[in-house]
Amino acid sequence: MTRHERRPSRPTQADIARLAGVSQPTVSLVLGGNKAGVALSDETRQRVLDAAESLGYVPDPIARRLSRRTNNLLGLYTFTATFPTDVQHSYYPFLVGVEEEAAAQGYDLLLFTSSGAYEGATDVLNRVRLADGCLFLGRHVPEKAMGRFLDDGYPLVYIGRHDELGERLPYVGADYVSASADVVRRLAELGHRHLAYVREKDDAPASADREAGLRSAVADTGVRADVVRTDGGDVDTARLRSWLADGVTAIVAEETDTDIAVTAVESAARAGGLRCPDDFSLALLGDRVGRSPGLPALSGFAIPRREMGRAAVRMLTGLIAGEPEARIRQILGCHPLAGETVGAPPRPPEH
Amino acid sequence: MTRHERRPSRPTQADIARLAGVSQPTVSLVLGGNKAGVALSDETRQRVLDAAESLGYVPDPIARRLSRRTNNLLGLYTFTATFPTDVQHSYYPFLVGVEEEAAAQGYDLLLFTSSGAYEGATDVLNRVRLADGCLFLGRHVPEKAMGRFLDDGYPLVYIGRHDELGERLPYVGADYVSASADVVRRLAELGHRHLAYVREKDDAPASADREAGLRSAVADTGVRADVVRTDGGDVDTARLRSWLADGVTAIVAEETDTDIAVTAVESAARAGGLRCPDDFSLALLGDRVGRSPGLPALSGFAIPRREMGRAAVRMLTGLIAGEPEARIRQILGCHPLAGETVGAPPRPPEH
DNA sequence: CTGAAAGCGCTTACAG
DNA sequence: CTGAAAGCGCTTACAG
Repeated sequence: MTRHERRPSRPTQADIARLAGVSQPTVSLVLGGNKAGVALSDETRQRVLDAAESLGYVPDPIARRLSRRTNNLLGLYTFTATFPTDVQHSYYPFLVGVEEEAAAQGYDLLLFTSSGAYEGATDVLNRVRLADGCLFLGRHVPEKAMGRFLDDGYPLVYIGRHDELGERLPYVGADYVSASADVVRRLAELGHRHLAYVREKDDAPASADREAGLRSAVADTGVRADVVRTDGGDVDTARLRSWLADGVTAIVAEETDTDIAVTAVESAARAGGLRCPDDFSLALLGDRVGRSPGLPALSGFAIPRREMGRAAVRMLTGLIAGEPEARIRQILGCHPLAGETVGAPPRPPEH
Repeated sequence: MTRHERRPSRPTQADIARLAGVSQPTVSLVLGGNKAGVALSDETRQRVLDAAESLGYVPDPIARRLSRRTNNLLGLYTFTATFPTDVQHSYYPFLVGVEEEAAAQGYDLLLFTSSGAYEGATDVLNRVRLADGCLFLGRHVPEKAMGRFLDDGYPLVYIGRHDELGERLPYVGADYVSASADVVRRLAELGHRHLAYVREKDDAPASADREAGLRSAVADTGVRADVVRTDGGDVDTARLRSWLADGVTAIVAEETDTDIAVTAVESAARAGGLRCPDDFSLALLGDRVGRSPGLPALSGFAIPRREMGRAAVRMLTGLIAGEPEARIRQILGCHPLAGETVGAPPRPPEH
């Protein structure tokens, strides 16, 4: 006897029970494979199975999940659109890894985005609780909401190193520190003595790690590096030329999901008719996903995004399973990309 | 008093009720916005809201779904991986549109894949019932499962035209028929009189529509078109040369998500040192998402994937809302792509 | 060996 | 104006 008007509805365990002449819990037992090992006559079992078959029974995942308190859903939260319109977006390789590993572990993926949502809305973030656990992808950490998740014991993993919550936040990061230092060392070996480092204005662990690596290599090699923070608009051809006039022979750019820094340098160079590595060397602290047609391959390093995605899923499912929280933070190595934009320093102009 | 061992768990309406000194259903009423317009004292309302706030209450989407029979989740089912490793995959633009419109309508996206799952497993498909409705993306229709969904009144929409279930399957397709006819007409206008049409071996509505368009234009213009079915392996340089020797001046290739046909032709041409449009014209019945670096832009037509994604979401949410099932099938127009691979026919070789 | 009960966390008539 | 009840469709102890 239902109370709502309902669409032609699927058979339930109750229907099967009625048809087989047993109780509904018995149906659940039989169809659940009887994991508890309860004694069941073969005859009853068969009657139930036949009834289920004849009715075309399909278990309702919602009800099952309510009683079992787990739903085999992994959330993926991106603070910008998961599928941005610039097709070559750097999230994609993470998604490849996340999907692969989630499928391998029998989880489905639930996509959440705060894009378009009002700022700081914790309700938006709370939607993720629908999933058994959630992956987060973004340059920053909304500390209040994440703190609450952690307090509640809600399983979550960040993709990207984050120390905003001290040691509490589980993450899978990449070794930007060593990889960035290597880039500078390669430039030093080629003979560059004076670099400009162009980075985004805002701070994030991903920025701090790159700059730390750069600084350590600068200290090791004795090259000079001027750090320039930009929001994109303030790097133009004139500025680029003034750096070169000051003796800068190589420009190192931070890589971020928006790639503001490197894009600004490239535009300024193109506008000024400057070419890499003839006029100056250009290195990226990272890589560009899906090279833009017409642009040369940037020298830099490859971030193991796919493997990071996989590792993050493994960490998350481990947390969900309540495994001993050993490897709660993980850093994967990057590998160098030779590219086409780095070479020996240009000969200084004659005076 | 719970019976299972539980992680530190979130507050429920029962907890709020206890704290506010009201019944649990009253809490539900207050938090649900009291749509029924039940009388409620402001004081009670406020006590409940305060208690919810102080406990950090978040409704359980699963429980809500069980009683409300809806959960603001839209499924997206892909029969291959949603994020294939070849970065430039044609699903991406669909996903952009789907995400945009889903976000605009307040739905989250639930990703399902049958990739890796055993063939024909209906259980795999049944997972989608967790969502309020589901989008399907794929060349083929598993008729039995889809028929059952339709019988049950489960809301679903295919992206791509499909008539495997007669008129029953809701879809958003693209007008491959007209667009394909236009491609042939443009070739005819350039002077081509003999084409080879290279298509996949297996049949699907997307194939049938392209071929229908091709044939209608062939009939109109009086050009000749030889239809060749390929699985990729059987189109090589020798075969390509023999077509040209027979007087074929333009090759038209079917576009599919795997792009077997066009890839085979391109490889054969490259291997034989043949160039387009100098040695022959090459047109695609569709477009290539994210042009492969180094390959020329193919002549063909653009499929409005993003808009198809958006339209499919709108159709699906309409179905979920039980709107009069008027626009249950929708075909969007494509627009021509000039590209670089089509030109006038080469001069016939001297004999 | 099998049935009846309680519970998962909500919503929605229905009494008072 | 508010509370108690029933129900969504399952699972899992617990009695017999």
